Formats: sequence, structure tokens, C-alpha cells
Amino acid sequence: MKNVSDIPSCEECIIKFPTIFKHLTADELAEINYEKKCSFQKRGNVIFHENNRINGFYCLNKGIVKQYKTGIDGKEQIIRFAKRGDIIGYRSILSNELSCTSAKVIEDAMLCFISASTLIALVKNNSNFALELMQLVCKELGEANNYITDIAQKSVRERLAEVLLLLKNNFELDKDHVLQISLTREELANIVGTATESVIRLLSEFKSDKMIDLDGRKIKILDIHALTKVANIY
Amino acid sequence: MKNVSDIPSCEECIIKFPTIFKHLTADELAEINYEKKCSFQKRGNVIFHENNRINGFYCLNKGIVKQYKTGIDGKEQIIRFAKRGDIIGYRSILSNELSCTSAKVIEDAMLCFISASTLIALVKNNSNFALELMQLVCKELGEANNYITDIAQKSVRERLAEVLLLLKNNFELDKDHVLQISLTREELANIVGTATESVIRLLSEFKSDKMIDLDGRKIKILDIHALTKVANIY
DNA sequence: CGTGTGATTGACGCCTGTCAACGTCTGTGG
DNA sequence: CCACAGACGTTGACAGGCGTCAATCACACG
Repeated sequence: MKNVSDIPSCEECIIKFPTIFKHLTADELAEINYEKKCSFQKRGNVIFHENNRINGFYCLNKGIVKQYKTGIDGKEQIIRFAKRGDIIGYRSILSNELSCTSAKVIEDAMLCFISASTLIALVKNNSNFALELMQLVCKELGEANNYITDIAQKSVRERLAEVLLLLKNNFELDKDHVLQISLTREELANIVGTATESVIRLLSEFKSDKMIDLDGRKIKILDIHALTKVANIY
Repeated sequence: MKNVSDIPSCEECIIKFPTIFKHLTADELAEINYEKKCSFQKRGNVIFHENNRINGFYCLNKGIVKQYKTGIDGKEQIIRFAKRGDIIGYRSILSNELSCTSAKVIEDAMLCFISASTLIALVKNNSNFALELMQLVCKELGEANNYITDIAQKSVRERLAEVLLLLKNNFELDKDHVLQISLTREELANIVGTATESVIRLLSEFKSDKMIDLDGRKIKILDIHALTKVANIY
């Protein structure tokens, strides 16, 4: 019978991954470790829905989660991916708003839930943590600003190339240069902000141009330099 | 001879406008009031350039400032406007990065400069201020996420209508329903993320449809309901 | 009066979204 | 074991939104 050993320990987590919790005192960390509620969730499961109040946030011990907004005609716009060590859902707690995104498991995940009151208490009592968290939000804001500029000014072709490179930096390649995140064509389209068919056509163009190789959802990155050029990154 | 009376007092400012400083202690406020360096800057003046390190941030006592990124071929993408009571340039300080935007005066402004070290000290020492600031950044992030979804999914026509409504909410109308911010057609295009010519054509369409009226840069909002419909806001 | 910046209009064509049809694969139930 | 449904991927046809280019106008300013 599996039990306690399944629940990840915060102490181990902050050693293995860089997390926001690295500046906590031993006591604070122990408190979180005691209070948190962990659960294993399978691909496809929705962790929270947008326009809801969430009374805590999640820390990802394993797996991948996509955060997205639902726009016109229910078309989803993917805003961000979270992987192990990342936290999700904290924005709406801190801004005291409803969540502006939904979160869905893309790759089976172990999620640890920490209550809003704990988060607020940490921010109030540990100024190093507050600064660290502030830094995180500000970085995300900077990235969002970049993305606004890209979507507003670049062509779909440029954006798709750029997204492939961003995914590469975020999720690495395996020894065969295969991107370590599995997305449907539709999900790719929902990051880039285009139609599924456009993604399909452009991906096969990239393939003919020997920049990538395709095998179902596996995307092999062959020529980073060429992709960078297509993406129009200086 | 004008002198001290020209320098705005922080105490007055927080009474007149809602600012981030409202949770400071009397001592902290006095400290800022003493330390700050204020300057009057005319339309067109660039306050800071992107990709630079800024060693402080600005609080706007009067006027309007646009924050923008420079994208492909130097085309600017306007990210945000700041008006009296707003602060600009704090993101890069908190995230310890280079500034990701430039800031330019659009309407003659009185700007107060506060050093980065003061900001960091306040965050460390005053947890209410830290929370307030966190809330501000998180709201901005939420708005950025919304805008990403809009640009990715809506047509230029929808976005222009939406931008007009956003500007209305931000800068109000005078008694004749004229928008209280003066922008060139190009600037409007750089918010929406489109070509100047497209903005011109769509604006005159909106005018024919009796939703707005135009007189040079003055935009009169005639039919908010119709604009909302065009903007596809639910 | 010349110069420059911004606004406007027209012509043109490509990028990209939409629609439709079809192929592929997986899992399920009879 | 096979039929079938459903999700996902692919391809083609087509049209129209919107960007680009160029010419002209309006207005302010030195």
C-alpha cells in the first residue's frame, strides 16, 4: 500500500528545482510542508476554471500544466505553461481578483495545494520571500509584454518559429533533439494565436525546409539557427 | 520667481489621487517626499529607453505618459498609459532586469523620481506596501493576459472599438463626450497593433455608423452600446 | 514660402481564416 | 475479433481582411 512516501517533501523539492520557496526559514518550510495538500492528477484534468475565486495556489512537483483563457467562441488562448517547481494560481490571490485563466494538466502531474492565507502570511512575514515573489510576477509581466508585441507585429509564420524556440528553452530536447513536451496541433495554434490548419501547413513547410522533423506530436528541432532567423529574433 | 511651491507634495498627492503610497507611515512618506526629485517634462520627451538599467522609478503627479516597446522595423507597440497617481518603471527594478519598455511624455507632465533603493527598502520594511505593490503588478499582469487573448483572437475592427472603450474608462470624457487623451492615428494603431491606414479607415467607418465623431485628434464617443457590440465584449 | 509631420484615400495582393472532405488512429462495446 | 464512434491530423478551395505602397491634402512652424 502506497502512502506517505507518495507525498513529495518540500525540503527535497527546493533542492531539486529552483522554487520560489528557497528563501523560507526552516520553520516556514516545515509549516508549508505540513499544511499542503498534494494530489496526483491525470492529463486532461482541469485544476481550476477562470472567473472563479481560488482560495489557494498550486506548486507543481511533477508534470506539465497549461494555463489558458477562453476567448471568442470558446477558442482558448494559452498564456503559459508550468512545469515542476513552478507555481500557478497565485496571481488572483495576490490581486484579490477572480482567476483570469483556467489550468489544465497536459502531462500527468503531482500538485501541491497551499492556502491563500498561508501565502499572504508569508508575504507579510518574510520580506525576502515577498521580494522573490515580486520578482517572479514582474518577470512574467515582462514576458507578457514581449508577447503582446510579438502577436501584434509578427506574422503567424514568425510566431510559430518563435514558439518552437521558446518551448525548446522551457522544456529542453532529448538526445534525439525531440521537444520534451507533447502538444496537439490545436494547442500549438492556441499558443501562437492562429488556426489549427495554419499550424499544420507551416509545420510541414518547416519540415520541407529541414528546420524540424515531425513524427506525430513529436517535434524534432533540427536547425535552431534557421528557426531563429524565421522567427525574426535579433 | 517660482520655486518650492512647484514641487508637488506627496502628502497632497495621496489625498488627491489613489496612489500606491497610501499605506506608508507618516515617516516613510516624509522620507520619500524629502528624497524625491521632481521635474516638469514636455510632450515628446523620453523619460527612459528600453533595455537600459534604471536606478529608480517615477510617480506621475500630472500629465500622461505612454510606455511602449520597439518591435520589428522600429514599429512601436504601446503597452500602457500612465496618468496622475500612477507609477512607471518599477517593474524592472523589482525583477532586477533591464527595462523592457520605453516611456515618453504624451501630455506635459510633472514627474517625481524615487530611487530603487528606497523602493526596495519600503518593500522590505512595510509589508502592507509590499502587498499593495504586489497587487498592482498582478493586476497589470491580468490585463496583459487579457490583451494577449484579444490581439490573438479579435479582428482589428473589434480591437479598435475595444481600445476606444478602454481609453474612455481610463481617461474619461468631457461634458461634450470627447475623449480626454489626444493621440495621433499612428499611436492608436500602435495600441491596437495594426497599420495607421487601417485605423483611419475604421475610424471613419465608426463615424459613418454614428458611433463616434471626429475633429482632428478629438474623438467624441457617441454610442457606447454600439461600440461595445462591435468590440465583441460580453 | 518652403519644409515637415500627420491625415486621408485608392489600388493591389498576399496572408491567413473558414469550410468541407477525407484519412488515421485509438478505444469501446457488441 | 470486428464495427463504429470520436478525436485528431491533413489537404484543398476560396474569399476577404488587412498590410503595403504611393499620391495627395492639411496644417503648423521657422
